[in-house]
Amino acid sequence: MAGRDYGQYDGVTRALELVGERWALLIVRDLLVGPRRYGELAAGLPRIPSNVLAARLKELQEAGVIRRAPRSRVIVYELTPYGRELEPLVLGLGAWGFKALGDPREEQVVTPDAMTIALRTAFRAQIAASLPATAYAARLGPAELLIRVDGPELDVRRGDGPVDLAFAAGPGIRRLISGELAPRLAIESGVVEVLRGPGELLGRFADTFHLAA
Amino acid sequence: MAGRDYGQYDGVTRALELVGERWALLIVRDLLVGPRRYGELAAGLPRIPSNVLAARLKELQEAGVIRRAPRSRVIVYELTPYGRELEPLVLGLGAWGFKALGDPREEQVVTPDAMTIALRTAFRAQIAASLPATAYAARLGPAELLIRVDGPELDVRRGDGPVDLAFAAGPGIRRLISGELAPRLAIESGVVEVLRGPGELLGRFADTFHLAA
DNA sequence: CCGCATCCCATGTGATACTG
DNA sequence: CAGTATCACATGGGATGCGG
Repeated sequence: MAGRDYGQYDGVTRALELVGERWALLIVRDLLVGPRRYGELAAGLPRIPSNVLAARLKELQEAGVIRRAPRSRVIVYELTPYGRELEPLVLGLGAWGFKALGDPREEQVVTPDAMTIALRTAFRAQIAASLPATAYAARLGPAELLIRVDGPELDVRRGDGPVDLAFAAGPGIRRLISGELAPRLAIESGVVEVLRGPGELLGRFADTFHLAA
Repeated sequence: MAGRDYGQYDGVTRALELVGERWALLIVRDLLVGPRRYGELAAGLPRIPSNVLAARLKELQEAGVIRRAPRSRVIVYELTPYGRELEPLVLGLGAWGFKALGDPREEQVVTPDAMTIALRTAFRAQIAASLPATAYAARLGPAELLIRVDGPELDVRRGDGPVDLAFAAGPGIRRLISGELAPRLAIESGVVEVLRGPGELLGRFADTFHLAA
């Protein structure tokens, strides 16, 4: 059984019993990006103790949120359909928490999966639909992401490749996403460093990915 | 400071730092119904230890989610605008958890605030808009609720009063809301007991409040 | 009496070490 | 690589105390 119960009978309480334990929703967040092996999850959650990761994986399985799947000799964890229904909730949490994001503390880490979800959170499909298909390569701290926008579709994966615009940015990119910092200024101030391609495309990026602060 | 941090820099993590601690979202849930005094919160969360309630209230304040407000000699806690932005998330959690709600265990309690939020979760405004304004009095376990639906507007408050339909129900009402149990059968089987008014109105109720299972 | 604070103990968490 | 085992410690749970 998952987390200790609250002694109440209602949907919110039930949900918290299933995914309200510490670390649980961060595991779900990473699995929303794709199936992951135990070690990959551990790498994406650097500060989770291995025993807690093992416990959560067990609980989430019993809750019907994730499942162990054998994939050609290795085990991966993946969301069940019921677990995947958490996507709008996780994205909503991300949008809500984004507004309270200050500057990163020294100890804080940026992981590829977290950034992928952040991009999905900020993605404005209806805006993107009216823009030309564009591919970006973004180096966000230690995360290298290949971002392809095609109409209202978004595809984010790890790695680099041939793209229309490649750029690197630190945490200051938050202010670009929130609209506090104009694309031009982001480049001029060095918050965003254009590696390849025309810098003007950063404007399109900022139009495509936006979250109010 | 709120809960211990996870060492990551992203919106989901930030959100969980602010409202991810045990009991925190249940406090938010109850405050979504209206401002509450300390004792009212404690009554609505029967199993929360007083020290934990006090700690959470302090943390949620520092997180900017709630605020203490003096109301004519007494202190009430209420959501800040930022805290109120959690409403869709809490309702979403409720809808998600509803699907995993089995039958209540012996120890589990039903509180008025939790039921109020459950009704908001299940409310279908667009359906209600096409139905005549209706008032219901529902006795759900120990919770007595006065439910007024007027077009796309829903108002739920405690107490009884003059209504079109008054009924009492046990936890079996879950199956009415999920559509597993037809209104007629609910009455015939005794799951719902009509106290006043025409039983046919229970059909309208079931149309207005619905959550897929 | 309401709004907490204190105390004590059970349990969950965190860091590290260890094993199949 | 994929977990288990161990142990110190922080937090949660329950009862009780107490000042305004």
